[in-house]
Amino acid sequence: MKKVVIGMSGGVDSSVAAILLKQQGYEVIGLFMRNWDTSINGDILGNPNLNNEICPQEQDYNDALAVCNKLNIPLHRIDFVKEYWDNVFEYFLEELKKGRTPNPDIMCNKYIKFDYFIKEAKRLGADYIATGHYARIQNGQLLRAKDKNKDQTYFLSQLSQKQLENVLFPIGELEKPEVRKIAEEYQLITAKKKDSTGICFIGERNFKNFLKNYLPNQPGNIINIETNEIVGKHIGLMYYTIGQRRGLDIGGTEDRMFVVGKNLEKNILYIALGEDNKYLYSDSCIIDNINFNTEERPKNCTAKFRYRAPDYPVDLEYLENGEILVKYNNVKSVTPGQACVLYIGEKCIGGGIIKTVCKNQEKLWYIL
RNA sequence: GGCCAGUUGGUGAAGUGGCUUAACACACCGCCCUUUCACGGCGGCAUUCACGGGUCCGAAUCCCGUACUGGUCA
Repeated sequence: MKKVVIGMSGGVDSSVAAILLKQQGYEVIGLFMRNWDTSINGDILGNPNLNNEICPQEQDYNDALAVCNKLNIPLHRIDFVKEYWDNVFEYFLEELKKGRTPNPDIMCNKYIKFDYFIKEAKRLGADYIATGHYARIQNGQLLRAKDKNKDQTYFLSQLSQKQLENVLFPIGELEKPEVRKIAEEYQLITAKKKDSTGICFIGERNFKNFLKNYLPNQPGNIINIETNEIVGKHIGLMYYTIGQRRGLDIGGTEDRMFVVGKNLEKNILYIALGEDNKYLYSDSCIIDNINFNTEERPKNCTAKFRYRAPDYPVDLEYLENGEILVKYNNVKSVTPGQACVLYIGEKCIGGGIIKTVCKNQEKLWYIL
């Protein structure tokens, strides 16, 4: 009997994934990860759970345990608090300091879930590892989930071919409502549990307050890029991302105001009025940290520039230094630090991290 | 100092006697959406119109006074 170690988060998706694996005849072993420690990591400001009688993590563990007991599978538990901090959180903070908008969950998959976790699973004798991700693998190729609304391949785009070996995504062939239905049929405690959001393993936070625990405020001017007028004050460039509207605290304008860029040296946040303002759009970008999970190197394909954003057709130009120039028609709010994830139809072939944003073959001067 | 204009929510502002239980936009807040940050959707948000008095059945809207603010003349 083949052994599968499945990452149990305490949510519905991994619960149902475990059921499916059992049905498929695997020997299933649960492994619960704990990667964030509120007190060790100084996660105080903006933390809504400080006064809770039981912290969400322990609740998640209890839920995972209840599910495992019901399914009659063992549950192990492991701490990667230090590994998470060193590999994911430090990267996250460094990127923010540069004014970029990192995606910690992508790095969490790359370094924690599909690295440290795999090593631990192997220690437990795993032939395969599994998670409750909405994604599929066919012949070693990462594919979008059947449920296009929940597809999470965006977050898996930095995984190598090797990391995807012996990985199972049991719920990738299901729609979310089906997953919940199965959980209900088995009367799992997680059946109606709300989907988790916020940074993986950390949870929903007031982002500004959360960051104040780690990065000091650096107030500066907000400038309307079209008129050069100072229209307000920001509290630190790291708190804002390109395309953001809320949180600027500036009213009285006829149109909505969006963040279009930043100048790190001068500590300026640039904004423009109107959701279709030209300053929000670009027509190409350079991406680095390239990862492909296939041998294919297409000249054109489609790309997502943010999670849940639409797919845009793109042309790829492979640069000598290993970076890729991604050319597209006109896309709004392409943001340095975010992932550009490449798809050929259903296949998610990899991607990179957005480094420079351009228009008319020139780097946009106002975006970092 | 004289004359004139203005003072409406967090902001910009509609509204000049009953149809205003004060429009709209932006901001803000809440909910929804969402394993990043965001975007987006829905909803809430001035018992009150600088203050005091008066006219009228009825005033943010008319009159008088006070306080500010802008313009202008000397």
